[in-house]
Amino acid sequence: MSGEIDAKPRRIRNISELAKLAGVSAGTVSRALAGKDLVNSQTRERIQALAREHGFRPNQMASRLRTGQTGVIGVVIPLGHEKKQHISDPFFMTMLGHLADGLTEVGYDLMLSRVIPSDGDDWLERIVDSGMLDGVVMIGQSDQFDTIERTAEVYRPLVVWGTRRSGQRHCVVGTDSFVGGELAVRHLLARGRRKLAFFGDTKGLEIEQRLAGSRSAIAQSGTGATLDIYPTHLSQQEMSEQIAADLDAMDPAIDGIFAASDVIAMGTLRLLHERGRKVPEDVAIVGFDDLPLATQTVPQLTTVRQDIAGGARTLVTSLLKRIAGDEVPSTVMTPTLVVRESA
Amino acid sequence: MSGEIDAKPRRIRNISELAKLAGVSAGTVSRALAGKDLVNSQTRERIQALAREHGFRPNQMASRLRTGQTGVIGVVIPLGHEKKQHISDPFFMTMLGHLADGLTEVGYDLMLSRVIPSDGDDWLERIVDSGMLDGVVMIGQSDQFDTIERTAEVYRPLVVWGTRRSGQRHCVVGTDSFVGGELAVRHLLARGRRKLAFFGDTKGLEIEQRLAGSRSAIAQSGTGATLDIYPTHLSQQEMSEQIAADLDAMDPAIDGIFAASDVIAMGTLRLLHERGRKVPEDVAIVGFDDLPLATQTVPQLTTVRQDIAGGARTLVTSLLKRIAGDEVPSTVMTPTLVVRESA
DNA sequence: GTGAAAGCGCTAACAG
DNA sequence: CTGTTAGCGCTTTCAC
Repeated sequence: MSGEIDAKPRRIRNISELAKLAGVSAGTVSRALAGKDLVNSQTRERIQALAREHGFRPNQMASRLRTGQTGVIGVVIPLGHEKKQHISDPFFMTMLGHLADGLTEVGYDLMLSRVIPSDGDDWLERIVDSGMLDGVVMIGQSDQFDTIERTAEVYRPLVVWGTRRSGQRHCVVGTDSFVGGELAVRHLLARGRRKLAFFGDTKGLEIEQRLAGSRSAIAQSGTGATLDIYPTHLSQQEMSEQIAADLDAMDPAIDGIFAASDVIAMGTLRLLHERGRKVPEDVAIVGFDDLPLATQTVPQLTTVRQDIAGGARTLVTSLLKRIAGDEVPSTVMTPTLVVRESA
Repeated sequence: MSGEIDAKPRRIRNISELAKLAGVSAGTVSRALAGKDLVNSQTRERIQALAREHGFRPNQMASRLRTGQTGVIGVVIPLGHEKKQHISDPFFMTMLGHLADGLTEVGYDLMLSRVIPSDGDDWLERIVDSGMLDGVVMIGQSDQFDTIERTAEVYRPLVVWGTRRSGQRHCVVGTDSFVGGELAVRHLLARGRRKLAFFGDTKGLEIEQRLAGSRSAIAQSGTGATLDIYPTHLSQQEMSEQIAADLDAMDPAIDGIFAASDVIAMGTLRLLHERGRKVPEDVAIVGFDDLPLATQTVPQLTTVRQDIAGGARTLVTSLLKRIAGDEVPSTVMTPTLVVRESA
């Protein structure tokens, strides 16, 4: 194995100490360790062996300062309009997981920033100007559209998961939330539901569009169906309490709920069950996202699917292109309806 | 807000450009921007204003190289014995969220590494020697006990979430899995269950101890209860398929299941429901972790609670102490049983 | 209170 | 193929 743990003189601290030991110059060591072929393969291997033996690895900080490449991508999760929302929100995490897969695959490290923008309006500038990052991907726009727009003006390697507004400058990849909303409500209507409710925090850009799509679907249907709006909180705890209260207060004739996320849908499912109301018989529920947990609920969730893995891949490739200096358009993906058991 | 976007000459690239602009030396700018009081408050404010106006921020990479402090903590998730396990595993994510809270609060950034140790046995050394980190916290030991032990020998600022073995060197904080296993099985026995099953991947150190605790509880009880072992996979997809197959194949007389994690329990709950078996009437289920989702299932999960938030806090404070050079003992937390509906 | 100068550890011309 | 040199951008003595 890594063996021979003897009374080594002392740890090698840098490239020139190793150079001295090897009887060569620092430059040569640098080249050898980088695996460059401009160096005699004999000495290269000798130096590499020496480095391994002494457990020496070049200081990345120095290397990165020198080359101007950090090898690090910042991943920022803006907890804009709701401070208590936890970073462990399943959607964020699923997206983060896929981003980590994609980014590490191409050799980048991830630097995580959990941002509460209320700390000031220069939070994004601070991140991109830190000199620590080759690029930034934001998971969600929260209510920070203007800040993002302003930063994107001067900082190219930035991509954002979220919704595209006409005329916007920053590069987003996301799902067409309006269409998603239509899909959900049309399905509810097709199931014969006419007294609908919308559960979601409309302060978020995407959620607002899901609601707009819902309204449009109702208008187009000519069914005269109604839609009541119930804003939810984003933190698990508050969300549950809010939904419970809403469920108790709302019109008992409500027979269809469009939850703006699977997490909301899941909580609603359970709270309905507690109240003895059957899903989908008494009230049908459609979620949004199609997170892995959508298949683990009882009943399984009917939901509007966003291709999160695909979105993450697109975020990564778009970012890489922008780092390389290319211009990249935004990507709007079309959601699909996944019909399971809840509606 | 940040206003006056005029034809600014060109962006300020570094501290000396700003110095020239301000008619002072680089040193003074550095001191001013760092808010040091060794500098005339007049000039300090003048320089700060100038920096703000030009949107200049000192390069962190350089600063950190110079000071030898990176301000970054590495968070590593070892996906040791099961490659397909996704970083979005709810336990990891919950822990990560709490770590992010605690670390950002004291001014550290997080660098995320998702590691598949099979890539070589020096993955931890590579991370630790990168020169990019002030410290490292690992979420879980996976099957990498020896590697961790070896690294901890020479690298002090390392703390690990996991299980403590007698005589180990590295600093862990975790829950007593053996006791947790006892708790779970005792509860099942107290509910009159005698034909038990254990669902979990015993290759992980912690899971192995949960199983050992289970066996011990049965032996102590003198009930003559039985315990069948069903190894599960760690990836959501494979786990579901595996559990489904196990459920179909297993002794129909099984009346109690101890799932080694809430995620496993949740999947089992649904699969049981699909097969028309009632929980807890036909078969009782106890989970492990007490993740937020444990309260969102139908029925709600009875589970062995780990204090994840408290654990994260302890990980952070232990790490900070070790960074400061202090010696810190491991922490073993005692799990508690949370009785809800599933058992 | 401020400037000058040295240097953190590494890499990349440029010679030879 | 290898050594020398000159920084990357910042911080920090040490003088003044």
